[in-house]
Amino acid sequence: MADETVSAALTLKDIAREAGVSLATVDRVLHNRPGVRPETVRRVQETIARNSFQPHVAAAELARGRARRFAFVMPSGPNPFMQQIEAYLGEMSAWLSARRLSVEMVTTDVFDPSVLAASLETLSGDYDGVAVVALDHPGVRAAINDLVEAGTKVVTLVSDVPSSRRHHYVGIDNIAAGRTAGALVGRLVGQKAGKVAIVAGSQGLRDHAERIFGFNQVMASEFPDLSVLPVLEGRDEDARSEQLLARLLGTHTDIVGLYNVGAGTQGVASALSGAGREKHVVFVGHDVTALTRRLLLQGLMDAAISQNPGHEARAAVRVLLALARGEPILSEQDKIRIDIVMRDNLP
Amino acid sequence: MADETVSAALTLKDIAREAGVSLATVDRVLHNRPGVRPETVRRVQETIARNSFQPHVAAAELARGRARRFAFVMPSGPNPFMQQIEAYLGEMSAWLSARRLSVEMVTTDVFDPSVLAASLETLSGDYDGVAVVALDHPGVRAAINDLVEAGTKVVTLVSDVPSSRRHHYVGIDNIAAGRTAGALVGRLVGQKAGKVAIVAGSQGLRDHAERIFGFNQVMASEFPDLSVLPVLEGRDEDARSEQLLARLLGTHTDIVGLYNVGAGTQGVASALSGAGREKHVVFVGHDVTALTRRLLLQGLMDAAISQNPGHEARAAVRVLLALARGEPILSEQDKIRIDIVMRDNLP
DNA sequence: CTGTTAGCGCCTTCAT
DNA sequence: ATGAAGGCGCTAACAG
Repeated sequence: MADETVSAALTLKDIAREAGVSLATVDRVLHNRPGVRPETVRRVQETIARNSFQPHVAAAELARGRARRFAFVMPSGPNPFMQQIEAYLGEMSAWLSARRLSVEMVTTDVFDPSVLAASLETLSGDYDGVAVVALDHPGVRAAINDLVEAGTKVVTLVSDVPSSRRHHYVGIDNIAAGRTAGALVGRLVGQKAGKVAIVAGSQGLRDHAERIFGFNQVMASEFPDLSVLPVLEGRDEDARSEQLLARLLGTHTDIVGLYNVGAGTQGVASALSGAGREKHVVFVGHDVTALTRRLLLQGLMDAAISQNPGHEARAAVRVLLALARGEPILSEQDKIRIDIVMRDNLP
Repeated sequence: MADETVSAALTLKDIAREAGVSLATVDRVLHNRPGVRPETVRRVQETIARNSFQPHVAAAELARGRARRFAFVMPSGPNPFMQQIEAYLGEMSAWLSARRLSVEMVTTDVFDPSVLAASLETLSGDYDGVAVVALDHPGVRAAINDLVEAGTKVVTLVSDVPSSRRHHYVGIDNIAAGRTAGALVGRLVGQKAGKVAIVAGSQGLRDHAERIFGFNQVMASEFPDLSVLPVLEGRDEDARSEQLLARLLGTHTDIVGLYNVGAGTQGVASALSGAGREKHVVFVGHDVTALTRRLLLQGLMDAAISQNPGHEARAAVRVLLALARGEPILSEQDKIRIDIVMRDNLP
């Protein structure tokens, strides 16, 4: 009961005393609230900086009282990736409620810009933060900006809208993912020359467009013996993807590589095996579902680039929380790694 | 000012009232503290469960008062991976102090079991949690168990000691990493038959041993045309690795693949180019340093499997904190992804 | 074995 | 423009 040399962390009160003001004033300065003389602001800020004072987040959280509400705006319809995000948010429920956070799922037609924009407008005022899987479109951009304007923290998820004023993007680097796919297709094809097919959902989807861009970059610069055919747009539907690819495989008998940018994997696989070309085409895709898993094990698919829905859900929540608290975003907090899955390292 | 239908989250007080006991008793039950009649325990637990009550972490944190102290026990000497972990902990310092957490670095000779064990024993009682890059050895195992016994939370980092009573392992799945390396070497070699060399630091290092195990699994089952040569142990030193590999390349002129399991990358690369075999050998390694980057760009190295020091540091801190608080570990909290880096997707 | 009580550090009215 | 005071939900003495 002597050794009090261990300096306990400073508190607001210490700063207040040292700056010769009251608790309330320090709090005002800390949060840039109005009603403090510039001179006082300076003095307090100086004291805070000099002591490198960090307010105790737990105390702040407790004192606020109110819970924080977040919304996840996701595509309606049966998308396994989105379902996993939702499932993971469920796993987090105890974690969330222990922090007095709530997250609600809002499903909408994210492929129709006006519907998506309308959904976003609906949310204004009701939530502290919104994570949205968005289409990059002027109407959506405007809706996002309105939310930001209203003080809601906005994070784009999976697919970015960089021209909007969203606070943050959580998801993989899609250009890097496309480049990775290109490198895999090129290297796994080996010395052979021939054509390469690309099946995407739509080039209007920014994530798809970016992946294709990266893929083409690598093809052009590293694999001159491979020529890339025009992109097929299968709208992420199996039937359409299969039909388009089947026709292409019929026309071009020298296709040696195939990049499936989005969903519709079943259709793509069917076209490939339907044409009997599965042994001669290197097939690289994206999602890792039970289907992909089977295709990899069968050797029909050669590699899949995957995101991790759990990581993305978690990162989105963390980033929204940090933004709501006014904390800086740590560089590693939201970096989503690109995973390559092959037959031999299936998780 | 009417709509009070929004059910505010329950508090200890609510549970106490509903169970007909006092705050203190609920708290005792919540933390399995002794001194409560079994019958009462049951009743309180039942009330907690029925309301799925979650104590507010922020309030708990605030009421505890004392800060938490963590230690990272890391290898001494210039290891870039470890330096990055340390750098990242520096980046987190504001985050840490806002939560009244402190983490201290303790460097020691992790390759000498008795020194490492002694270092660990030193820590007992001083820390709430310890993250350790450990050698899997009986003495170390005992030291870890003593720490656990003393109530310290222990997390193994990068390399596990599964037979100890450590609470958690944070790091990549090294067997999966080895399998991935095997799949890459096998696929990138293509149709050629030949031999494959492995250079490791030491098979006594558990992470290295596990990677080699995974690598051999895939080689044996998937690539019968490739035969794996006995493992070279370069002790993670450039000179020794170079010397051993140079001799091997001299003896076996039909080496078509090379797996570098640990460090010593410079030596391995030198041996390869010194023998003029760089164009004919598929070279897959692990760390991603500036050197690896250059080797990849030069095409001397074909792929590198990487961990992310920032992710690992962050995960270790989060897991230690969760353990110290008695929270469950979320499945995604500590899963470290394996990253594959090639020339075309260098970060 | 159980209850009472005084804070933890900050935020938020409400006065001045 | 600034200060005083109460309370957020929990923990930890201390009383009984």
